[in-house]
Amino acid sequence: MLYVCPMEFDEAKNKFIQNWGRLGSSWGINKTMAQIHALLLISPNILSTEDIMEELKISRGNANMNIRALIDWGIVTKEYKAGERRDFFSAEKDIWEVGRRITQERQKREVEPVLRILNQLKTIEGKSEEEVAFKSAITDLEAFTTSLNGVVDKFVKSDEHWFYKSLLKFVK
Amino acid sequence: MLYVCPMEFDEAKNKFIQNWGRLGSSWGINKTMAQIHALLLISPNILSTEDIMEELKISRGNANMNIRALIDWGIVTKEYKAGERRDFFSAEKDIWEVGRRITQERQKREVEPVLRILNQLKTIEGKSEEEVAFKSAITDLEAFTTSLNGVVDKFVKSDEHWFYKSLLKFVK
DNA sequence: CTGAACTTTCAATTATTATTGAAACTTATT
DNA sequence: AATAAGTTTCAATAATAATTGAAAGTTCAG
Repeated sequence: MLYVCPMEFDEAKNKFIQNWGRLGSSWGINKTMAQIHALLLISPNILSTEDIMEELKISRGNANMNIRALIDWGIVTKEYKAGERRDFFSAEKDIWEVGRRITQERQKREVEPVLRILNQLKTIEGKSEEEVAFKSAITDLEAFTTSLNGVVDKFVKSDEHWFYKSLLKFVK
Repeated sequence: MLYVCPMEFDEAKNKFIQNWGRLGSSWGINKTMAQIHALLLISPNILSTEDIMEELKISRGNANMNIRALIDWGIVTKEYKAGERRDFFSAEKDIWEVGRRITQERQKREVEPVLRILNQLKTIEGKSEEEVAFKSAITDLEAFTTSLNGVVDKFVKSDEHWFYKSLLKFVK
């Protein structure tokens, strides 16, 4: 077993935030939004907009908009602190719940519109060779998407326990 | 039941290509790449670079780069036509296979690097309150990602029949 | 009602990513 | 070997998306 020099905490924290941001970008979630989420996820206490601005070195407008988006997605909540007027925020700490929420939102925003379109495109007549090929591709795609939709829906509606158990069984 | 006027084929084709492109964009796949894929998916015959350029009104460079990317991803193949010197292309028509390939590539390119980083960040000492919270978040995240990785891996390695059967069982 | 503390908005700017097109390169034909 | 047909590359440009910051909007205490 190789000895690995333990990292400085600040270095580790930074590395995590940066990489979570990068992952977000490649999955259609804006970088800052993912970074704010990362920061809140690892913070033991609730944070104010100022705290977030300072930690991530971003502007007030940027912080505000992305915090709001996170609240919209249901993975960050506004918190109140006794004797303090400004808002504080905290992230959902249960990562399975975070996964469910993100899945649900993206499903709703991106997959469902496409499914509606596929359904509409199915009505095309299949006369020429081109039309037959088109119809067949659309039909397959719709069946595929609907299947995945089904799994995703189960996941989203499941309580963690149920899902986790099924998942284990499934993977076996 | 409402009567829906059947669409013109060209209109339908266009709508499909545009929307597949949009979906691609929001899932980290570039628009043109997704559009070329859509076009090949619904074409009964193999297409040349010129055909693709013309249909999508894109430049040669753009067409070339994105066709190559699709080949890299393993969902488009170069085809040869008797008596023709230039290259032709066709897309994998089995949509489950396409799903597996895309999943595998994104897994390899995006999820695995993050998993490596999480694994490395776990070595942090948990002394201060901050460090304990960090360690706990990282540990949870790694467990979650590893679980999902497991399902994805099964999916990628499965033959369609196996996966489809399991999926049905899973969704029930 | 007034002013201070705080939040939100949005036009302008900056950063990122995709696309073009012409030149360089490769391969096949005579 | 010369030419033609086809392909690839990549610096320049265009399109898209994120970010800033200052002004406008809210809310609350006195």
